[in-house]
Amino acid sequence: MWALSTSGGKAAYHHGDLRRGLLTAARALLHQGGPDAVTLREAARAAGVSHNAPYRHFPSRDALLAAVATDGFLALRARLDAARSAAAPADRLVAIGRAYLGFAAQERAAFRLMFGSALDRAAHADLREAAEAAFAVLRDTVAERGGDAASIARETVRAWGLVHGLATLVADGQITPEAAETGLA
Amino acid sequence: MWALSTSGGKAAYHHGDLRRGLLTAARALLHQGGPDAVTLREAARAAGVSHNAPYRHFPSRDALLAAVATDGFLALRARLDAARSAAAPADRLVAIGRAYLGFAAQERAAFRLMFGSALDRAAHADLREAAEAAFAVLRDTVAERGGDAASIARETVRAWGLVHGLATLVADGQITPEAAETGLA
DNA sequence: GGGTCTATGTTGACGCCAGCAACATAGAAG
DNA sequence: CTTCTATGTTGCTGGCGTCAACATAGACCC
Repeated sequence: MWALSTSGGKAAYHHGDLRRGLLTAARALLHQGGPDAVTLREAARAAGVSHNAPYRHFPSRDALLAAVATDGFLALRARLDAARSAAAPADRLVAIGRAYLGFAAQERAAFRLMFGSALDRAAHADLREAAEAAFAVLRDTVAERGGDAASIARETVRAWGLVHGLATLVADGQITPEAAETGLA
Repeated sequence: MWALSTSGGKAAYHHGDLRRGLLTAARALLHQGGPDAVTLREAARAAGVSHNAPYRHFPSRDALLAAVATDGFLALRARLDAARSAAAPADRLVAIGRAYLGFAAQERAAFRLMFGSALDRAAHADLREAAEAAFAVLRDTVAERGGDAASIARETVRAWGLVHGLATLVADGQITPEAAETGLA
């Protein structure tokens, strides 16, 4: 489990930190029953507050889901960065791919939320930024391998497409993580 | 638009062919507002029947969505087959990839339903079969290029991962169809 | 310390949805 | 002409997201 987003410093009014509690509950619900199971009322129940308390922290159910997805992208970016730093330059791309696949396999529900259609990415700036930051790790790694701009763009699309496709297939349970790894190199 | 599934031959009782009408309405709703907008009641309204009439043709909302997705896989398979037949053996894999991307770009909402998490594929045998039939086109095309079993498996995963990843990114609006095509070859 | 103000949480309502049950009817089957 | 079945309708229950009105805890100012 990951929990990276700040609570905004607005802690301990009545509940303690309801925002964080709701996020934790939402992650648990997502994990168990997918995006449809993430319900403001259920999250409120899990946090021990009334069915309308969540609106003091999230303007809508969509915003709660977006916050969970944003946390997911922050966690993904951290993983990719760590994998990149730990590998020798020549192995970095494969290391990032492995980390991406690992995230998809271990955080299936979150991965599907992050990249699925349950969310309108255009409506949540934070989410867009977090996603872009994660993608930047991949793009920069491809770029540092050199080449002209066109070939960099092409290789970025290829690498992203391949790793994202394999990760999606893993997250959807259509191939095993092991099968996906054989497709990486 | 596609509409491949049979109406089961049970036409023209009261409404004419409510099953087909509901499927058409569901596709339209899916196209406009995504999976969440596909509602049994709204589809019933569009077909001009009462809110419970759909239950005579689909046991649940999920079953309606699954039927739409199944039609989508039938249409996808038809496209892949057509592309494969029209191309010289050496070009077949790329032709299939292009057809796959074309489907994702033109039927974004259907594509996201088919591969997204809104549906439990395990619960709908028809859907699983239709999906498998579409996948078989790709697998067979890779296999006919030759090689030992291990390399065929590897190349199938790679080709599937790449084309599916690119198609997903296109369907989600994260890259343009043109950018995806450059990543194919 | 006492008054006021704001952030936070509660209660209650509305309209929408999925799904169940009971009823109605059109046309087939005999 | 009767009967039976497939199809469609009406009415209900419980859950959901969201709005509006109200309550209160603690911060902030005097």
